[in-house]
Amino acid sequence: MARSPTTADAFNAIAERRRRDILDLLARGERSVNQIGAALDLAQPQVSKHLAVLSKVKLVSVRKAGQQRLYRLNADALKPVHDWLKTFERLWNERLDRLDEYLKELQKEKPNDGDT
Amino acid sequence: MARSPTTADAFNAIAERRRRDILDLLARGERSVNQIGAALDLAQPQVSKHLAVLSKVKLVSVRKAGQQRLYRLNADALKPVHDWLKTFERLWNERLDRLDEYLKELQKEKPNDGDT
DNA sequence: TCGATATATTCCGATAAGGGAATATATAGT
DNA sequence: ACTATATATTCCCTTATCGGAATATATCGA
Repeated sequence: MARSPTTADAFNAIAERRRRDILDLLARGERSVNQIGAALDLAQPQVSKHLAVLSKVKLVSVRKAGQQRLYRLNADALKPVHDWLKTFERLWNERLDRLDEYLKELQKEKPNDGDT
Repeated sequence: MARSPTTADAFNAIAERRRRDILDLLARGERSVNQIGAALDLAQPQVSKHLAVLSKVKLVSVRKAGQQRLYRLNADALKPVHDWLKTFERLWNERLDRLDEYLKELQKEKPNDGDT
């Protein structure tokens, strides 16, 4: 077996920096292929190819407007990735939580000491 | 150029399903290589190789314990991925927000109508 | 229908992944 | 030093990437 195709799922699709850049850009509204290329300094064929990958995993949708194709972000397709990461949130919050509790302990020892 | 190496960053490293499985497992505590293999039904060399990738991007750390190597999750290395996804959160909350406002509108029109 | 613009597809070359099998290294116990 | 166990590394194979260049397709306007 080889590496999973980039079109296998959102995890593989967003591994590529350029594709994340495209998604970042589309988060601000729909764009044509050439607009994307101009904004990100990418050649047109590469943009089309990246968009094809993003399309296959439903991260973007297309709309015809004359000779242009306007691509739009479909953020829902990122949710599985976000959901997976959420299970780790507590791990990097624990430190902050401990700091929080520590501060609360200080509060108990020295109540109403706000401005001194 | 070819596809970015899996060791380039966390984004590329977590694209592989097995490696996400390993991280899920390590979220519950440190494990030896063979424990991981047993839990996930993976051959030992593949486990070592996946762990090597995860090590290079700092997603795990190792600790010697006799002949064993105990691997531990380093969740901090997932933060960049999580931070990137956070910028999209509002996009999939907007629908819910609109639903929320719609429900509040209903509340105004028909106050205290809870059980009918 | 023809020319121009916008986008998609194809072919190429270089790179590397991931599994399997075999082998190398490390550490413990005797 | 020798054996057994745990882990790492290497080799081979198939597959797929990504960029670049060239080409194909689509749509508009005259």
